[in-house]
Amino acid sequence: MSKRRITIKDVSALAGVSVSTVSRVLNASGPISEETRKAVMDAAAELKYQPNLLARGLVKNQLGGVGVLIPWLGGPFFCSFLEGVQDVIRDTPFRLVISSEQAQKAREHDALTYLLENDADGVIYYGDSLRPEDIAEINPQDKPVVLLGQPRTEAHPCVTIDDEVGAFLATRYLLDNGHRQIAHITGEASQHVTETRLGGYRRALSQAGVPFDGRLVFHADYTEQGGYRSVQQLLGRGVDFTAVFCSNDQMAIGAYQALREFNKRIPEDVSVVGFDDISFAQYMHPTLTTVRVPIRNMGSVAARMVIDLIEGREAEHPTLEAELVIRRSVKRL
Amino acid sequence: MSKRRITIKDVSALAGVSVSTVSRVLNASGPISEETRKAVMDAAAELKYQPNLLARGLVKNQLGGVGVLIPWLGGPFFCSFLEGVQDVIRDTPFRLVISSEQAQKAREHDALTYLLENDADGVIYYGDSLRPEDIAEINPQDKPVVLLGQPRTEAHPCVTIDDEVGAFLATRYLLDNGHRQIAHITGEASQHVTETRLGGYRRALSQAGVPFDGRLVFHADYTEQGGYRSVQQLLGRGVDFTAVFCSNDQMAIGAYQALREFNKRIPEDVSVVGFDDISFAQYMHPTLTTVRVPIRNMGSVAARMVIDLIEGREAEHPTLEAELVIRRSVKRL
DNA sequence: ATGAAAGCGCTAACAA
DNA sequence: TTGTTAGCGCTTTCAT
Repeated sequence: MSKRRITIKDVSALAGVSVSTVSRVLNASGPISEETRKAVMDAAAELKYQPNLLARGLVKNQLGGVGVLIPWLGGPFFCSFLEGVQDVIRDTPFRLVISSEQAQKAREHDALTYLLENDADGVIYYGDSLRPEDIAEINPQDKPVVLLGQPRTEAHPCVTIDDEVGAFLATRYLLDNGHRQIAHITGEASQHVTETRLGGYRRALSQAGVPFDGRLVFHADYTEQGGYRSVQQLLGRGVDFTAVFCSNDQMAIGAYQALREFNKRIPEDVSVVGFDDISFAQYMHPTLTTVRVPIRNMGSVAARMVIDLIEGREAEHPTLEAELVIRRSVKRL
Repeated sequence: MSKRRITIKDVSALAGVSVSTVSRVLNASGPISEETRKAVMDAAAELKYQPNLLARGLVKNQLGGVGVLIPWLGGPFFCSFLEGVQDVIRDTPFRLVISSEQAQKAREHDALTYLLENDADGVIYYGDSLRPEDIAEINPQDKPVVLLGQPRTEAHPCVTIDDEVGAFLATRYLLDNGHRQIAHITGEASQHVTETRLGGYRRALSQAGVPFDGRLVFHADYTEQGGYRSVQQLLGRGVDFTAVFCSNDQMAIGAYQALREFNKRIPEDVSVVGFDDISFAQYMHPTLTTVRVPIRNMGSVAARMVIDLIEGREAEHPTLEAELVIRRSVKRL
C-alpha cells in the first residue's frame, strides 16, 4: 500500500534526461529532438507516470476545476442542467466542483468566494441573488463567471433563455384555444424568471385584448407544494377561470393534484400549461402541454463557455429558444 | 485587476514574525505564546488571508476533495442522493467533485482512477461495474472508497439498504391484498439491485405458497421507457396478471403510461407498486404505493463515512431500512 | 517559543 | 536542443 507516487524526477532518471526536458515534452513547450521525446514518452509510459496536478497548479496558478453553483441539487431541473455540464466537462482536463446553497444569498456569497478562491478557474452560476456587482467584488482575479437565470447583459458572460417568448407562446396557445380567464402561477416577484415569464403572459393577454386581472396571478415558489396551494387559493377565491398557466412544471404537478382533489377534470374543466418540460411532464396524466427549455443543452453551452473563457478564447452570449410542446392538458373551448 | 493573492508571507511580515510561526498558529501545531498568536490572527484577519489550498495540499499530500462517482447525474434518484452528500460536505473543508459515466465499466474505471489520483482524498462510488478487486487495483494509496449498490462486505466500507426486505414487503402487501398473479419488472439480471429485489419478490411468493412464474418477470433498465415497454410486452403476452411490482419508481411511471394506453385502470384493473419513493411518486395519479428508500439520507451517511475514513476515524457499515409507503395504486381484491 | 531552511512536484526563465 | 536553477505557497524538521 501507499507506494510512493511516480514523479517527474523518476521519469527523468529513467529517460536519462533532466526534469525540465521531461516537463517540456509533456507540455509540448519548447523544442525537443524526436529521440529524446520518444525516450521520455517511453519512460513515462513504463512508469505509468501521472503528473501531480496540485504541483502543476501551484506553479501555473490554476486550480483545475470548473465550479457550478446552483440553488438546489435535488429536483429535476438542475439535475438535467448538471448533466449537460458534465457532458462537456468529461472531455476536458477540468474537474467538476459543485456547490448548492438553497438560493440563500449569504451562503451563495460565501460558496462562490470559496469556489473562486480554492476550487475553480471559472464558475457557472445559476441564480439571481448575486448580481454582477456582487460577483465582481468577490472575484478579484476576474475569473470567468457565467451567469444563468439573470437578465441578459453584454457586460457579463451569460446564457439566457427566451422566457418571455416562451410564456407568450404558452399564453397565446391558451388564448387561441378560446380561453379568456387564464390564471398564472409563478414564483417570487423578485426573481428574474418570474418577471420575464409574467411579462410574456401579460403581453399575450394584451395582444389578444384580454384585460389583465391581478386576482388570477399567484406568487408561489416553483415547488409542487407551491403550485398545489396556489390552485387551492384560486379555487377558494371564487374567480372564474378555465385555464392555469404555471411558470414551471413542478408547480403544474401540484396544480394537477389540487385540481383533482376538487374534482376538476383536466383538461375538460380546467386546462393546464407548464414551463420547462422536465422529463416527468410527458408521463403526467394527462400529459402536460408545456414550454420546452433546452435544460441539458443550457448546461453544455454554459460549460463550453466557461472553458473557452478560462482558456482565453472569446465566447458568445447565446440566447436559447424556448418552444411550445403541445400535449393533452389543454382543451379547445 | 488580478491583484496578487495574499500569502502567508504577507501575514508574517505584517505580524512581525516568521512564516513558520504563522503556519503554526493557523494550524494550531506547535506551541505559541498567546501574544504572538493574537498578533498573527489580527494580521491574517486584516489582510483577509486565505491559505492556498494547493500549496498546503502539495506538502501534506492531500487533494481536498470528496469524489462522488454515480451512474447518472440526471434522474430523480441520484439527484436526491447527491443532495444528501452535499448536505454534509457543505460543513466540511472538502470540495465536492462529481463524476458520472453512464455506468460504463471502462469509463468508470478511468474516472475513478482519475478522481483518486488528482481530485479526491476519498470517494463515494455508487455502482456495481467496479468490484472491490478492481478498485483495489486502481487505488494504490488505499484511499477510502465507500461502496453503494453492491453486495455488503465487511472487507470494504459500504452503505447498503435492505432491498431484499423492501421487495419482500412490497410483494407481500400485494399478496395480502389478494393478488396472486404479480408481474415483476426489474433491471438487468447482472445488477446487484436486480438480484436482491427479485429475491425479495420470490421469497414473498414462496412464503405465500404462490408458485413463481418466469413469464411474469421482465428485465428492463430502470427507466420510464423500460417500464413502459415491459408492460406492453406483458400485455401482449396474454398471461393473466392483476398487479405489477416495479423494481423502481421510474419504471412504475412507464408502467402507468402503458397501462393507460391499453385502457387498464389503475388500480381497478391492475395494481402497481414501485420502489424508491422518488418525489414524483406522491404526485402520480393515482399516487404510487412504493418502497421508501432513504435516498437523501444515504448520501449523507455515505459522505459522513468517507470523511470519517479520510480523517482516520473508524466507520460503521450501516444497512438502512426500506419501508413500505401505502398510497392508492393497489386495489384489494 | 520562535526562526531558518529544506522540500512537496512542477514549470519557466536563463544559460550553455 | 538541453540542463541548471529559482521559485509557486505552504508545512515541518531542526536549531536556537
